[in-house]
Amino acid sequence: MAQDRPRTAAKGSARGTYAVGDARRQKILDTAVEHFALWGFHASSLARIAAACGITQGGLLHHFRSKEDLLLSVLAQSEQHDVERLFAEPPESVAAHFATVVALAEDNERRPGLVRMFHTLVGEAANPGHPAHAYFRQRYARVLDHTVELLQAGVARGELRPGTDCEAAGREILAVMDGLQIQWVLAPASVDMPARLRGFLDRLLRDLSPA
Amino acid sequence: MAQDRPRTAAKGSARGTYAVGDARRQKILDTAVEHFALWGFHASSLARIAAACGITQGGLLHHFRSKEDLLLSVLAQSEQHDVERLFAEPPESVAAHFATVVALAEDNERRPGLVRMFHTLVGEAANPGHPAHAYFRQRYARVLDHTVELLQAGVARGELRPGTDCEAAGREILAVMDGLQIQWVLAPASVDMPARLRGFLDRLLRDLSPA
DNA sequence: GTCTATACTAGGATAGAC
DNA sequence: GTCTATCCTAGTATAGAC
Repeated sequence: MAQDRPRTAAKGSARGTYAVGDARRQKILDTAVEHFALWGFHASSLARIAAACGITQGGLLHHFRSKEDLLLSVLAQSEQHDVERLFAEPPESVAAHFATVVALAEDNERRPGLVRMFHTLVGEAANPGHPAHAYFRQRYARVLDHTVELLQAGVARGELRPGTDCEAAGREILAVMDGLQIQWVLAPASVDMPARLRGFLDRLLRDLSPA
Repeated sequence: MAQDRPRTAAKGSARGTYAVGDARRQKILDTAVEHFALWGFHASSLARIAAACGITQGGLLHHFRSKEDLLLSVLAQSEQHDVERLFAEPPESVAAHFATVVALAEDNERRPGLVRMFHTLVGEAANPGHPAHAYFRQRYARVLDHTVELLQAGVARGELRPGTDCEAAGREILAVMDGLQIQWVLAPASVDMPARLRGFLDRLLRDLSPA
């Protein structure tokens, strides 16, 4: 579990209920992203993460009571970036939502660390005993549900053909996003994620549109 | 590198250049697949793999000179299953090739261990320092090349629309396969991989067919 | 071919000083 | 809040006996 400080309380204002002294805490989180991205959870080492922050392992464990706590804190923070963007505003149309998805892929190209981290962790987390297993199961279920709901709303509005299999389409969309990320992580220069995604989504929308 | 024994020589015949005594070696390989599937490479332990085979770590290292050797041997063996099937016969048509891809997904549903292993390892192997990094880069490049060639042949035969972006289509197909596997590994009961894949490929073929 | 024993390295977590 | 010191566990690989 993440440390229980009144952090989220001071959302909007620059001066909140907590002092700015947690720059160190944030630095640890950022460094952890880099390390988890490169080595995953198991092969990452608290001592190395700490050293990269200029402190010792003992110092790090003052901020996060265990390695697992650090991992879950990292995931909780990173979630906001992705999910808040997709979940925030109910889009006006399916096309608008697809545009958001492409924009997210463009974002991702600019932060390879996060993409690599999720790619690496989702591999490890396939094991039910992995500390992030539950997180990833929930994350996938939630993103899928949300996508399916948006597609169903599109059907209701007449943008999509009646009888569209929204779950199938939603799973396809998630699959293409993830699959392209794999290819991109293995060979970044050779994959244009946003372009491929846009191509796929445009075709999908055309295919699902009423005749 | 894999151990250098004259193994591939005795391909067709039941009695080859080597005795059948390597049942132990095969058992180690099979056990390693299970372990790599659950824990990946780093978190797997030679001692536990050995114990699951009824021998000690020292005994295991008689067959494979290092943990890395074991991993690469496992990958080399598993490759045959997947790739020989896809690469063997040049298909008569794009539709025939797509049917083979769906059949491969059906196979995969029956051997969750291999799917989980590849899923887990491809995550870890994102790190250039990982012993399987080169293997996965090559594997992806080769499968993509092969797919693109088949699609181009389809264009040449007039099955697909002239001007088709075969690389884009090939990457989409790989992405959907991989992405569905992620969803399946996280929640096997809720994903029908072959059905989703067939749906996608049917639509793709329809979209790419000449008007 | 398999065993036991051991050398070596490394990681997570705790305790207590400053 | 950070450090040093320490405990404990675990893993790879080697050497040599049987």
